[in-house]
Amino acid sequence: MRPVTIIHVAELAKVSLKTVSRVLNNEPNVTERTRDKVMAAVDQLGYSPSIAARRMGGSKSYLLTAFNDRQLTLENWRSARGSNWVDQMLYGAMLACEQSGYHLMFELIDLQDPQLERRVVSALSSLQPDGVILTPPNSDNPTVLRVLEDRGVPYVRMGSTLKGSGHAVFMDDALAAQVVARYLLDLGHRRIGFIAGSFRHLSSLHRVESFITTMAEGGVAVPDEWVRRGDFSYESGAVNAEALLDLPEPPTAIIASNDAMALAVLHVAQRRGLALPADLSLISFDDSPGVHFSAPPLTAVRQPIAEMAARSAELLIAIVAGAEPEGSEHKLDFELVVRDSTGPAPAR
Amino acid sequence: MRPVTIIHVAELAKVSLKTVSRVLNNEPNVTERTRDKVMAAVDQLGYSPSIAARRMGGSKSYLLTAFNDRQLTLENWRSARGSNWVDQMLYGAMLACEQSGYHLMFELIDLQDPQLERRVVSALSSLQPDGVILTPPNSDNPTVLRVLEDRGVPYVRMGSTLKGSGHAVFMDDALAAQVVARYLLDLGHRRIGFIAGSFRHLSSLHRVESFITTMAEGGVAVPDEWVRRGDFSYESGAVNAEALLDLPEPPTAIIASNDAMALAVLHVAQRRGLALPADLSLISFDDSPGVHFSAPPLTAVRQPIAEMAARSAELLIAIVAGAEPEGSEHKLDFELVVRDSTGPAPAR
DNA sequence: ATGAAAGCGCTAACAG
DNA sequence: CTGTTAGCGCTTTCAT
Repeated sequence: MRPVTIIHVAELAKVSLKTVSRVLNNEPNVTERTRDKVMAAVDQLGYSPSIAARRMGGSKSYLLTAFNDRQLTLENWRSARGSNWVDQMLYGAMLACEQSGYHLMFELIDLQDPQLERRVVSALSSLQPDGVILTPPNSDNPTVLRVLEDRGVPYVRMGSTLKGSGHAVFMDDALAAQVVARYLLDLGHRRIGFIAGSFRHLSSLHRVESFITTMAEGGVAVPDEWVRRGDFSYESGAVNAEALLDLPEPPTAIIASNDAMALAVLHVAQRRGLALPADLSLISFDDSPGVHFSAPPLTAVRQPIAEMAARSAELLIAIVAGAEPEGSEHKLDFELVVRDSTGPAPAR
Repeated sequence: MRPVTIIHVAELAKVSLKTVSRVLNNEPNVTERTRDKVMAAVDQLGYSPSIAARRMGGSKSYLLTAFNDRQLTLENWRSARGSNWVDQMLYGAMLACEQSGYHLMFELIDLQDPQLERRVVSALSSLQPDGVILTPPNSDNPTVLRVLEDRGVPYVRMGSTLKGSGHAVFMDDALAAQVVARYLLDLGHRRIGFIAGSFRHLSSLHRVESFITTMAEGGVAVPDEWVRRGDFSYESGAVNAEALLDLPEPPTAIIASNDAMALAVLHVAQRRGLALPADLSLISFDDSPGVHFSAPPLTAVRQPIAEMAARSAELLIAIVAGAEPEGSEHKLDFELVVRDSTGPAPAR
C-alpha cells in the first residue's frame, strides 16, 4: 500500500503542498477556511508526515535522544533486579515527547570507551536529534558535553547539580542527605554508616558532604571509617556492609546510596542475625521495587525521575521551538518514604 | 559545527559519492584498496550516515518499532512496582539492533482507542520502521495485524502462540502451566486455584487449558470455582485471592498469571494469617523484582523476555536484508525458578 | 494569503 | 569496477 504523502493531501484539499505544510506546522498566513479544508483532507487520508522527510527538508528531526550509562543500565537489566530508572525516565520523557509529536530515542553510552567521542558523534549524526537528555554520570562528562556544545545540540543534564552549561534538572541531593541524617538523629542514632555511590556521580559527593555536615550540626563528628565508597553494585554494598558491621563499635543505622547496595546491607545484616529495625536501621537512596518489596520494606528517598525526565523533554522541545526558558537550574522535590526498616536506635 | 556528509567522505577519499555508499552498505564491486581508502576517510572524519537521509533515498529506515500495550505499560510505570517487561524487552531488542546499526523505537498502543487504526497508521507512517515487534496483547490484535499486512511491514508477534501471519516468537505457555501444575501435584497438592490473566492475552487461555488438562491427568477434576479470571492488576489479584480462600474447601496452592496478582495473593494470605508455604503454596507466572524480593520470595516461571525480544529483532533485520528465515514459529525455553513460596501440601 | 522552485543526504537505476 | 542522474517527502527560500 503506497504511503500517503503531503502531495496527496494537497491534491485532495485543492491547495498547494506548501499550504499543507503551513497548516501542519501551525504557521501564520492561512485562513481559517483553508486550514479546515486541509485538516479535513489530513483526517480523511489518515496522513502523518514522515519524520525522515521533515528532518531532510527542515531543521527539525522531532527526535530527542536520552544518553544513559551503558554499564549501569546493562548491569541492571542483566541482574533483572529492577532498578526502576529506565522505566521512570521513559515514563516521563516519552509521554512528554508524545504531546508535541516528538519521539524519544534511547542510547547507551559507555564512558569508559576509548572511542567515546567518536561514539557520541555517531549517535548524534546518525539520528540528528533536536536535543539530548543526559542522565548521570553522562550529565557531567566533559567529553560528552564538549561534543554537544561543538555541534550546538541543546541538552539537559539530569541529576546534575554542577553549575555549568545547558540546563540542569535535578533533585536536591544535599537536602535529601540532610533530611535522612536528621531523621536518623531524631530517632536517637549516633553511629551512622554511609555507603556512598561511585564518585563519578557528583551527587554521591554532595550526599556525603551534606551527611557529614548534618551529623556535625547534630553534635556527631563522623570518623572516616563510617563513610564507605561503593560503586552502586550489590557486591560493593555487601563488602562495605561487612566492613561497617565489623567495626568495634558498629553503626546502628546505615544509609546506602542506591537500592542494590541497600539490599546488600539488608542481606548481610540478616545473615549476621541482626533484626531491622530493632538492631539496625537502613535507608536507601533509591525507591525501586526491590526496596519496596523486601522484608522489611525499606525506608527510602524517592527520586522524582519521571518528573525530571518530563521536565527535561519539555525544556528541550521548548528550546527547539525558539523559547528561552528562564533559569538554567530546575530543582524538583524528592520524598522520604518511611517504611519499616528504620526505628529508634537500640538502647546500648 | 557543520555535520559531515557522504560528500565530504567522497572528496577526502577521492572517489565518487556512490562508491562511498557502496562501501558503507557492503555492496559488491569495490576493490579492497578502494574500500580501505574510503574507510580511512570515514574514520578520519568520524562520519556516520544520516538515518533520515538513508530512509529518504533508499528503502530502509534502520528503525524497528516495538508496539507495547499502553494501558499495561503505563500502569506498571505509574505504580513503580516494576514489572520487568519493558526493561527486558529493551535489553534484548536494543542490543540486537545495535549490532546491525539499527535503532529501536518504543511506541505505546492503546487497543481500546476508538481511533486505533488511525493511530497505528500514524505510528507507521511517521517513523516508517523496517519492522515491528508486537508484544501481547498487540500480538493478536486483528486491527493491528491488518494494518501491518496492508502496508507490507514485516512484524514479529512476541508471546503469541496463535498460528498465523508473520513470525511468532514465544515461550511454551501450555508447557509452563503443565510443569507448574505437575510440580504442585508432586508436592501433594490436590486443591489448586488458578488466577488467570485477561483473556485478551491468548496465552492466558492456553495456560488455563493446560492447567486443567494436567490436573485431570493427575486425577483431579478442576471445578469452575478454582479458576478465576483476573486482569493482571493487583486489585484483581486481591479480589480473586479472597474468593478462592473463601471457598468452603480453600485451595492449598494458588497459581497466579503474573507478578502483580501473585503479590496480591501473598498479601491477602498473610492478612488472613496464612503462612507460606506451610498453609499455602504460591507460584507466579512472572519473575519480576517484586516477586523475587517479597517475603517469602516466590517460586515463579521466568519468561525469556529479553531472548524473545532479541530473536524478534534479529528476525526482522534478517527479513529486511532479504533473508527468509525458516519456520515462522520460534519457541524459546522458560524456566521454573523454585523459591520459598512452595512446599508440600499441608496435612489435612 | 498562497504558490513555485530549490535542496536536504542519501540510494536506486542506469550508464560507462 | 566505478561514476552520473534522478528522485525520496518534506521545509525553506523567494515570488506573487
